[in-house]
Amino acid sequence: MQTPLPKFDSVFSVDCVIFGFEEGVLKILLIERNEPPFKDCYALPGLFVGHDEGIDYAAERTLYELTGLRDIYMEQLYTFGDLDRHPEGRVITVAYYALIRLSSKIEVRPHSNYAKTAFWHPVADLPQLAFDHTLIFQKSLEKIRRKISDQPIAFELLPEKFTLTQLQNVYEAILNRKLDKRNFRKKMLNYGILKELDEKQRGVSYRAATLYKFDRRKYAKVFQKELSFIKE
Amino acid sequence: MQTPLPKFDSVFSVDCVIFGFEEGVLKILLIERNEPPFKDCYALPGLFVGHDEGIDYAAERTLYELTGLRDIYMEQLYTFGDLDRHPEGRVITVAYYALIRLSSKIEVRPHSNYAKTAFWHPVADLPQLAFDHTLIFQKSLEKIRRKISDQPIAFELLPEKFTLTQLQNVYEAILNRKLDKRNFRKKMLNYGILKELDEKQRGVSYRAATLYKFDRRKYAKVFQKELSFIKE
DNA sequence: AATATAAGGTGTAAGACTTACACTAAGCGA
DNA sequence: TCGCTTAGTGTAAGTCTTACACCTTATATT
Repeated sequence: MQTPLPKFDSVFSVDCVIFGFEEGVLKILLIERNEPPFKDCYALPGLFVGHDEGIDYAAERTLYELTGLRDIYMEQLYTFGDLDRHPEGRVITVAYYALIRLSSKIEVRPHSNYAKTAFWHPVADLPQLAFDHTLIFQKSLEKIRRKISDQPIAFELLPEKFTLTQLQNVYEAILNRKLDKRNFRKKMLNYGILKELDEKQRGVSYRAATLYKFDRRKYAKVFQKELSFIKE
Repeated sequence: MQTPLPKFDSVFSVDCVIFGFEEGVLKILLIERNEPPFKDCYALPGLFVGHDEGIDYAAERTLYELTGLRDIYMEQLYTFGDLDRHPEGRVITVAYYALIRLSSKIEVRPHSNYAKTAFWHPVADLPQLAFDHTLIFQKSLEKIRRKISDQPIAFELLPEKFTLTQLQNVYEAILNRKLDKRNFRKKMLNYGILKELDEKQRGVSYRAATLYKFDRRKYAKVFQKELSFIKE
């Protein structure tokens, strides 16, 4: 490598695919741009990475400025660095995905003025997105589809206490297909990572379902086994 | 985002974990640095990304300059962007991993003079590496361990024609454990992605094994099924 | 030619997991 | 109490995984 290092005048950004789940529907958070290029278009929320800022931190900041939330499940997805991905210059972006528990308490509003509005939109019929954001979204959906099959990320989208049907709905929304109820329940309970609570759903006008919690301790054991590559 | 864009004075790099397989041993390509920081230390091969260069291209260039090889299996691994990962400034690096068929014809030699030497080193007892390269290596090994379990990347490390035992050796080297011969062969043949050749191994002083080829066409079908998330 | 050596190549039984499938139970509201 | 809506449950068939040991074949050696 050369010495000394060229000056760092970052044109890196982070972009976040922020998933939420509400009334059986999987959604992501979009913003409406207030600045060229792609002014007035929809886009994934994103920020430039500050000179003195780690990239993970920049992703967390993106999320925080829109939702006020911290300590959210978030993972790096992929880095997009094609020459032509930004019409005005060279911008390399590191994409992240996050899963959050939606609740009416979360109010989304753009904190900086590069975005006019921020809103949840179902993944099923996304509008056209600015830049290569449609590609980024697709890659993130593929990622969580794969991931949900062997890691319990579905819990991140649900409240702390949830019913098995709600959990199944998350799986169905992410995988985009119906699952068999009996098989689903059998399998989930078999994993041994759910704790059945002495508590029922409330406020429903039909038989109330039992509530469950995700048991991180038990999960750690199961996951440990996964990691040891026991399968041939 | 701000307009106009700040000037792009890249301090991005790519770093490559280049895997090869030789005599039953999994190896990666290391270089010995010829420049500070970490002069004389071992490191993963890497380059700065040019202003007018896509990041995938930069990774291919890294590989080409060391080995003279192109069109090699290569995937992006992860992007490392901690503030303190480079002692002399802010350098964000996009890591790639590659799998290559080693053969005596491949002669590795550093093409630029940031590296003194380049050489294959078994992954089992790597020396200390510069920067966060040990971390990058670990992550790449984890990645191919996971990947080998459901995608036939093992073939990329073998010559076009190979025996089942050689294939098993690749799996064993990557997973770092012994596999059962009968079960392994049964499973591989069951996938239906191998083509048995009318040809035997030559030049061995014992019973010659049947040679096989990887059948990309058949694989495409099997893999298609995987992607459709049929599993519950 | 006989023998030793080294890897190639094969089958089966037990257990675990996956899949497909349909009815009764409980709680609420009218 | 009746009707509606969702909760909750079992089984049999098929597939996949695992554990395990011996004969076969080619070459090299005497």
